Amino acid sequence: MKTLRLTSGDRAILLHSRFFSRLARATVEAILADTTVSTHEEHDVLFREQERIDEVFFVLSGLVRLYRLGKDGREADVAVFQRGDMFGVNAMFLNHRATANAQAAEPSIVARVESRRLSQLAAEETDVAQALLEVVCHHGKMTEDCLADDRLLTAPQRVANYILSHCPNGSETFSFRLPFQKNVLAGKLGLAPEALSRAFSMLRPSGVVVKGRVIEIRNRQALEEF
Amino acid sequence: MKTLRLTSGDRAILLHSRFFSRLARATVEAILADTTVSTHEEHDVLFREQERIDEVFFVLSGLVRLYRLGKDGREADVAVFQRGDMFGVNAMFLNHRATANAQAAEPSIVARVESRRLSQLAAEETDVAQALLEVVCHHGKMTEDCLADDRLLTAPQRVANYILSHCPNGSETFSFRLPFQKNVLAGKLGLAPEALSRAFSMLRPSGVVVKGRVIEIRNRQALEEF
DNA sequence: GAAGTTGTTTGATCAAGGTCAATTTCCGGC
DNA sequence: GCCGGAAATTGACCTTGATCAAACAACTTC
Repeated sequence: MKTLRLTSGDRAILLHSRFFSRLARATVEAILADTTVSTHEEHDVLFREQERIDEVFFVLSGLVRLYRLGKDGREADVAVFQRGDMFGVNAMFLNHRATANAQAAEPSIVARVESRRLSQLAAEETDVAQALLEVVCHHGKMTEDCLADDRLLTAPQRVANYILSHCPNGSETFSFRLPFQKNVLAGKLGLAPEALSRAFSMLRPSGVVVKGRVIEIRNRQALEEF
Repeated sequence: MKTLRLTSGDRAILLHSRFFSRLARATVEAILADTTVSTHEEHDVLFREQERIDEVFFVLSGLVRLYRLGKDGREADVAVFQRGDMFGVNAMFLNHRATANAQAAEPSIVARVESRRLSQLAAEETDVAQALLEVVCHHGKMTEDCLADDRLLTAPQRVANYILSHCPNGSETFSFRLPFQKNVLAGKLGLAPEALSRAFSMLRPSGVVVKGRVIEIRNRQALEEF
């Protein structure tokens, strides 16, 4: 892990993020005043479950996954964060304890902000507290969506939903490129990689064609009815 | 649904809740100034997924479950709230849209606070915003715990964990009474009621004895090793 | 272009849990 | 204590997805 400073490109990414986008420029500058940047190889662990963490994190590039470990060594992803996403913020309000392990799923660059600084600013400005609440509620909704999908849907249905969530409205046919490896998508959807492959195969008759990372949909309605 | 005012007993329940317990008395009074109370029969729906809600809710007695509906009519619980618990608060920060359906799982009494009032107070006092953040992060952790448990553990393991979380530290044998019907616990653990029954049966050799709602544990260590 | 490595797909098998039905147990009212 | 209704348990069967293995495809390095 190397420690650097923010570039102007990094700043632009952060300014467009969910957390920063609604904050006044002066507030943003105050938060980012001592931000550090770290680079991580794939598989690097940023923090572990139950560990004390005193920073909040933003993905500047790459991919970070949060996962829990079972007693048998198995891992279950509970969230995946891409460029611009904030993570680790809930620890500020949970006795500074991480609720999961964080690992770079690809080579990644991560910005870190001291949570003490963020707390002080949140105590001084309600906009900061409000922005934190929005991020934390958004994360909560994502987790709740996963839980409900796991409990209500089959693997092909979950994959169909994922595909449809990436489809522009009104398009009957479309294609998009997965922003990460298929085994990362499998983890995100709570599936083994083999099960994800099988799910894509089951969707083939409904017009889904897989070409490496590119997913092509030829019949949106068939997918919606899956 | 009948609409009433808070009793002093209701106030006591609220004052001990996670949200109110850290707030100054004057702040609490300001929040509770126009609180209403509603009573609900079992199966009453308080709000539906995607519905606009302009209140936050507290359980004064009974039980409220949040659930999502599948296309086939099946339901998946995503949270269960007991006396003192706050719920529906995340909607304040998610465009006032409920993320799940809320239903009384038993005859219940629920306090309602206008979320506009709460927003104003949160904007004026950082303690209120901080208390909201703690509640929302706690809810998020509960959901993440469920997701991880579903993905990592078998049904008997989930039941064993639930039992152990209700066991006083240091007790080798103990018993407790479930605060709700077994079918509610099944929903909470993401199981069909039959699967819960089977899980209890599988735990019998590990010293778990079920007598109606009373669960008796005869060998804590066996349970921990399950 | 070849070789090696990693990621993905497919096959076979098995375990876990859902579903439906029948039976038993528990609980509340009288 | 009895009775009726609801909840819970148990049995049988089926579906889904995990696991392990083998084969194939894609990507990177030389």
